Amino acid sequence: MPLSASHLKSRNNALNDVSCEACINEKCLIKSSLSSSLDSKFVKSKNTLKCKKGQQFIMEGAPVNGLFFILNGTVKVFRTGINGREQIVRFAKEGEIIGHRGFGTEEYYSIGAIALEDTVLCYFSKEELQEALLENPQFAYNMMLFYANELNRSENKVKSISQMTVRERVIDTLLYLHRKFGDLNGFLKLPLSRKEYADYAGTTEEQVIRIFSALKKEKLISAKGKKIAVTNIQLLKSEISEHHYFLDA
DNA sequence: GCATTAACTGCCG
DNA sequence: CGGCAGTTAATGC
Repeated sequence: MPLSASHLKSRNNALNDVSCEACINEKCLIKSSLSSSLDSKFVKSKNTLKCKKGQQFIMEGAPVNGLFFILNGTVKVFRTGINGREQIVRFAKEGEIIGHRGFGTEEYYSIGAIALEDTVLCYFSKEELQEALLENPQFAYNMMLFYANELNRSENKVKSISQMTVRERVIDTLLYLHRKFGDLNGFLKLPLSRKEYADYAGTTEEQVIRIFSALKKEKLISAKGKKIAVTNIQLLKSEISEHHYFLDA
């Protein structure tokens, strides 16, 4: 049966840009910083693009032309290490900014980004963004706060990788995901493979599996495939907070 | 049904 | 703790 009707279904690509005025995402930096001037030419110049699950929209080494804001969906940001191993830098959800480190001086992305589920991105070019930042101090200030937070998080990450044991890093990862994405009837909302846990915690898939098994035996978590449930958050927290009070945000 | 992928386990360096 | 091999379970064509 050649040329089935299913080919016609791909029409919703044309569903065009969601305007900032109509956008329901109140956590967006643009939306909250530019509420007075949402009709500016800057806001009108944005492009909306849809990414399917698993699609990579930033390639390591590609030239930086602009900056992405997540309208909805989740994304992983990673960097490829020496022997091809992936280091996940962070997970990002709606309202967050992707590719900001390359903004300004950097010419090429040092990170890659892949959608973990179907995701809608708002894209602004560097030039438009620069103009908007110079014109709107509130926007510039909010961006600065964002950068400061990112730096803080990044410094904590260095500490965790260099000083915590693998078990502590895996637990830290579980708590981070729980804090950031929450749970749905007991299970973490964001489903990840064991490898992705490993790439974030800075270890290997096998170690994550071993630690998960141990945690299951200790009744601290339970797992059904990719669905992970943290059954005893307090105990997990106390295990890492013994020596690491102010971790991660 | 069969083939591919992911989750696990054991062993060794 | 990381890497490899081998088994089992889940998923897709």
